[in-house]
Amino acid sequence: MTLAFRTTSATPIEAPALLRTMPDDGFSALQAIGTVARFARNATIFSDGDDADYSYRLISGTVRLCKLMSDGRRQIAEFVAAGDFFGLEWLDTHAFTAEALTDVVAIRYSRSRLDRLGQERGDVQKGLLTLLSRDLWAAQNHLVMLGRQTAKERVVSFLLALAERAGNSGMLDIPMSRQDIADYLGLTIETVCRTISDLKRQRLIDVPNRTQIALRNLEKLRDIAEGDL
Amino acid sequence: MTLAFRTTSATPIEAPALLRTMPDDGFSALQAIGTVARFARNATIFSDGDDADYSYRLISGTVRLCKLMSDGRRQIAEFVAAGDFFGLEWLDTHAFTAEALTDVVAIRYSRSRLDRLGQERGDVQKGLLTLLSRDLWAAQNHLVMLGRQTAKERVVSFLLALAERAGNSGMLDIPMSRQDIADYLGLTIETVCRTISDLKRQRLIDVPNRTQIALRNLEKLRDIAEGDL
DNA sequence: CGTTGCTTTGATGCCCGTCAATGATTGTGG
DNA sequence: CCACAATCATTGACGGGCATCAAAGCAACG
Repeated sequence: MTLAFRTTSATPIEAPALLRTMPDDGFSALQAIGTVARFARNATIFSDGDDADYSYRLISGTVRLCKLMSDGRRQIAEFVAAGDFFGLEWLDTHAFTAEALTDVVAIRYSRSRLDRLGQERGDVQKGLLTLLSRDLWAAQNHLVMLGRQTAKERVVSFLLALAERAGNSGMLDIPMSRQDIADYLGLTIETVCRTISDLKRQRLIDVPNRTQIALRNLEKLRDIAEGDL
Repeated sequence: MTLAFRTTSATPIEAPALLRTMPDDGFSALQAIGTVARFARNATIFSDGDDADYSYRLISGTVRLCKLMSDGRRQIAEFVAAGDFFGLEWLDTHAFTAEALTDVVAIRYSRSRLDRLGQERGDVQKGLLTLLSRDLWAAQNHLVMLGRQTAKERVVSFLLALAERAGNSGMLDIPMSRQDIADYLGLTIETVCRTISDLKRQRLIDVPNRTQIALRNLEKLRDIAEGDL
């Protein structure tokens, strides 16, 4: 009983929200080996270079995965939402730092038990391959954004991706700070602020407060993200 | 056209490529299901969005993995060297386009046979997880480069990474064009050229011709890559 | 209410992109 | 083998987009 995935996304830039969960068959097998872990806002869940002893699935809250340069420059690779797995790793050490953006509840899986389960159950291991494939797919879109998009395109793409995750509701919750957004987009906080203010001035979005943004003109915003100014 | 692939210890794959190969147990099992495929310089091996029916392991030559935006902007995600796998995919479609940078010989594995083998042999599937983990690890370092490094840091990091792959020999072979390098680094061709010329002027590298660069001062170059100007 | 941390806006400058021209190398046909 | 074209690489001039530096606004907290 293998559950089929539907990938009918026409646009290569956005992730279908459904794709972020584990295939159902593999997932149920995982329940047996996970334990609950809680982290306070701003806690470090694991650090870049740590032994990759545990992987996680996020139940509630938001997590950021980031890398730091020696002089303090920071790049956020991904924001993890409820339902997502993170820290899945088949090398010896974690490739990035995971930090709780809010208070967080997650399920923790030990690497060794995950390995053993994988050896016993091909469907579980295949599910893990699918999860990694998705992460890689996301990272590659992120590369295009950082390498080839303008500041405005990046900010709009980011908002549209959040909307996609949230199920395209008009009002978006923004759990991360402006600095976090800047570090995800490879910009400065000032550029992020100014770009958001521009979009507000053009009536493309509303910003009632720091943690909420409403998209008022999806069509125009999609054009901007694609580069049609 | 499809010849059986057999490998003895006399594979034409160099030692430095070892780090990027499949763990040995899993690798030998793969030999049974691969067939040889050849591609001419500039040929497209598969395209972004194609059904992910095949994965590959590169035997000789170089391949670039890239994504195109609708208006022609291009981002290269990775350069594939001999020994590397590429196009490993557990979603329905390929996430990027693979193009032959030179004439290329590769082993092609059908997705369905790879899947079947994976279900039968846990060690093979685990090897595939390791390969994907490495790709993800590489992509995340690439994100830092594109998001947070200056042009000079990017070019130097790129040269050092090439040196690493080549086993730290003094003289590097540069199989890709300046435009390819620019598209990998998220820069323009002019910036790449100017940066290389600067390094030459500072006696940090020699550039006898377009396809070769010699690193003259690894220590200083490493400092530059880290941001210590 | 004052403090603290985050956000927003303004002024200025520089890195890198754009546009343009020249040089170098490779490939092709006479 | 040379002439010519085509492609790629390099260098220069210039401008813009984004970073940097600085200050003011705003919300949460004791």
